[in-house]
Amino acid sequence: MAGDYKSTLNLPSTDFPMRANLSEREPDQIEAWEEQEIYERMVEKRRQEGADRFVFHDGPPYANGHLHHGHILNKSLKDFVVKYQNMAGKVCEFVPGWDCHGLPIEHEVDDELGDERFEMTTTEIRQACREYADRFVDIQRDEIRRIMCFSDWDNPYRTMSYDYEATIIRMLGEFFDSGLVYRGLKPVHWDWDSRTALAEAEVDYKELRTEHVYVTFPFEDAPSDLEVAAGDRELSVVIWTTTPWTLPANQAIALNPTLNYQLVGFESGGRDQAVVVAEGRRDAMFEDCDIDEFEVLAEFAGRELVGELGEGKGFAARHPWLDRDVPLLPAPYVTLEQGTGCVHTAPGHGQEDFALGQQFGLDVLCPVGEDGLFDQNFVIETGEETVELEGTHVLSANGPISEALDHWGRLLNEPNERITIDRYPFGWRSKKPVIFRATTQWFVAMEPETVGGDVPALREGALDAIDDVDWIPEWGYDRISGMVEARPDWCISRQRTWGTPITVVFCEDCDTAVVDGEVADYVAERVEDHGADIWFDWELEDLLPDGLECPDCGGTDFHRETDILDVWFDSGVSWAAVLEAREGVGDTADLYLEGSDQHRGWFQSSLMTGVVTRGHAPYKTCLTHGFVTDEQGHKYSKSSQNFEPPEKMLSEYGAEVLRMWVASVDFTGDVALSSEILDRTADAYRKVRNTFRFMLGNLQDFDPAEDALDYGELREIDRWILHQTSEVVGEIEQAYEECDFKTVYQALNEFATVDLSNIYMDVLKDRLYCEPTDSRARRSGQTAYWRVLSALVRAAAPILSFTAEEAWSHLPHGPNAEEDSVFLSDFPAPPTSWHDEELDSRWERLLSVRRDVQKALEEARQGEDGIGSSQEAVVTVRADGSLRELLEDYEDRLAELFIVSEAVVEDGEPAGDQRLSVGVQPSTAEKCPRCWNFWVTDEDDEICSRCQRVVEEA
RNA sequence: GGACCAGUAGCUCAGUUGGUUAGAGCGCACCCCUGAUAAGGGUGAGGUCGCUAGUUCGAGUCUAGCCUGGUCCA
Repeated sequence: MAGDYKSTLNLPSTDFPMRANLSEREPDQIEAWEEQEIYERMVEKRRQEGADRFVFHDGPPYANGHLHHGHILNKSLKDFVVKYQNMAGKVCEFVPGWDCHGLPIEHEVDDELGDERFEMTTTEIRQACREYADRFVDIQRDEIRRIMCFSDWDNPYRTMSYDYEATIIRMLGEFFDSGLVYRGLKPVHWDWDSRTALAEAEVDYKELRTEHVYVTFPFEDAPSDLEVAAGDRELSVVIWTTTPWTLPANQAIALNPTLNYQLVGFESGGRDQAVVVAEGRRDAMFEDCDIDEFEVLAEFAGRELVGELGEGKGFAARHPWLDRDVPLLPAPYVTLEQGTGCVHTAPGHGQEDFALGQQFGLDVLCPVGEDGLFDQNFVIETGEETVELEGTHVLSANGPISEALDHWGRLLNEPNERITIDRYPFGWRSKKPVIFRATTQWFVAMEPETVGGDVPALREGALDAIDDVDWIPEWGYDRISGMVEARPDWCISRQRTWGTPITVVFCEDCDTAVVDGEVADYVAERVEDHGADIWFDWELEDLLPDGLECPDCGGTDFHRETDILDVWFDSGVSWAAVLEAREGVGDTADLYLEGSDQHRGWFQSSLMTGVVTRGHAPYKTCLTHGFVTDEQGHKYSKSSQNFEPPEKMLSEYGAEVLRMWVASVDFTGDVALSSEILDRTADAYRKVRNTFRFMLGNLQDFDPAEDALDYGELREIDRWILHQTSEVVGEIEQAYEECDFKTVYQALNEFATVDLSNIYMDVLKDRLYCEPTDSRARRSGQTAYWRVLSALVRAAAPILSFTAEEAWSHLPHGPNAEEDSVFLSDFPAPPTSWHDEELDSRWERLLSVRRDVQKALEEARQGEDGIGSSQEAVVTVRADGSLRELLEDYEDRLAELFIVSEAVVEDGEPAGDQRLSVGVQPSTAEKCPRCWNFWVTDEDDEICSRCQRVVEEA
């Protein structure tokens, strides 16, 4: 029976398992890589070759919490780059980093410590933070290793390590010397109960019921046509506020130049009034103030009072009770959502107010102490009584102020009237309503005018530096330019514990701040050995250079600044701490690769530090990716549980499939992740894996040294697949160069599926199985398999690291290529001889005929005396012109290509007006039990003559 | 509310300077094979190109507005 002949065939056989069992086997592979130091050897190999560097710098994730989907995306992309660049012949080291200082860790530690923290010193709390960060660096490091990233895992950079802290302080010193650092006031969320500044993350928004007032500010200087329109009425601008206590700090009134305003006349408090109000808020205001009758006296655009944006001040009003002129200023943020379209502006008590104030040089007045009590006296005399505000809590001052305004006839609504505010900030620990209060902070000036003297123009310099960077995708340029153009001065100080100290001291005698790079360097030298804690621990004399004198009064007694640096400064100097100080590779990376949120974050802080200290950006290219969303494009949310956790995905699919997913998507926008998506990715993975496996199975008896044929000896279809391989490898290489990994994925997938599985490997089965083991026909096919697989495995390795390494270990290697890891091999470079355009165009036509034949075979399968296997069929083709010539040239190879028992090119015209017609008949011959072709024509023969020959020769 | 980005088959992606019936792979359906077998081959069905206007002889592609989602601000 047929079974007898199976043993005479060369059927594929390999230990390379069909099922990858990724989640179980990946950890072993990771361990093997690390034991054999493959990453280190990969880089070292290139270094010894004297290869060019590709300087790639890791942006530090925050050392808090576990691996999430965004890390998988970011770190996988980076790993593709590291592996590709090294395989492609560059020295590309990768030092992983972590951002370790900062509020989130301080909060976590506060929670862990509980009340204990009140008995601890600054240094003890900092030590607890340090331990916490250390713990999470280890946790995240292990979790990132699990996704098979190559990296200098034993020597990561951490922004809290002593040498890093020293670099931060040295860089701060360079900032000091640049002259751009200054001390100024800035309103922050202030918790008067705990007497501390709060970060945005430390406030909760809740409802608050509070007084609100409509207040008229009489004109000091009004346009004459308004005066005419007002006639005898009292002419004023009306503002609305829910924080009457901020009125003593009022410095301006903001109007939107593009909105329409009106002068309306009415009677209130027994007086004839003419007030300016936005047309779109007029009716709402009169309703609030219970005024039924009014007349419109004039209409005009806001710009009539305030000019255009970017121009100078407009007309002026008077403060309702203080001796102060209040300019009218243009502001784009004024809307018709609430209020009067004329916005009370107190730079000491609001962030927009502050920004506007900076723009127009207003005083930042803040008459409020850290306990929330007025610390300046504003006497409110109403004739009947005198209220002194000094010592009054600001939140208790609302009532008296509104009553006084009413008494003076400056209030349009009822005194003490209250409304509910939906979102008012409360301290998350104190649960008390917080206030905005101007506090002293350290800034970096974006404009030289802010600090005066001979200092660089930071904003201009940064914008120039942005021009020199390659932004991918291109809109990154617009995004960061827009942000840098509009950003306020960089506030680098925080009133916190866990961070790098701002190494400034103040003169005890005259309170002058010593902002000096030499002092910073002196401190940094000691921090290098002892850590930044010494700023809080050591005696000041041990921290300062001998003989330090106050530059102003010559005093020698100082006290130290206790503010710490914004953590963006920490990570913003990573290029100096890692590239420059540690690796000695200069101050500019070839590539930064981070999420698009970093246009405001790390890209920008690094840009600032680079521009201030080196005059250029610390990167040549900035590549951004989007965020991970669910299938509907929604972001991850804890409450809706729209994601499987990473560890579950890892155990279900394996890191390899997740990496393949990362490679498959267009990461320049947001990327969707779901179980269907991963199922499809796993399908694609299996296809590639089985393609590798099938080729390996057919190479089991192939020794390249003995059996490989020269290119010129190869069969034509074998040369065709080499041509295809050189094309696809070229496409893939180009795609890697551009970090266009989805093209790598698509090309790899389609090549494995179509060119290899559907066509080449199917056609080659007969030759590899049935021809003599050592025949040139068979060795030709094996040579092609070997070449193709070797190239493909290496081209896939940066992404499919596990599978490529596994396949590499099963692949027979030539005498000169005994690398023990695919990552020590070179990225494939197909010889130019493989490229044969002419051959390809012939075969493209033949393959198109093959598709028509397959359609005809399918019809025959559905027909009455239907065939099953294509080998049961005999195919006849008719064609015209050049196609006919081609088919005649290849007639003896058409059966092989179509995988049928016989193919004949018939004389005559094709049916109808087609270029080609195909006929299919069942073969009249018998099936050969060895090769399954219907080739047995002699009743006496058991097997076909080809197989007889093969079996006899064996 | 502002700046920037995205939206093409169930999924992941192509779609050149506007130009015939919008492509690929996967998945799906049906069929074949059982010598790649928790594999392999073949055929086929799937699309109001987010929506609405407009420019044009002609729009997935250009313009405006809107919707949905995202990032960063406010």
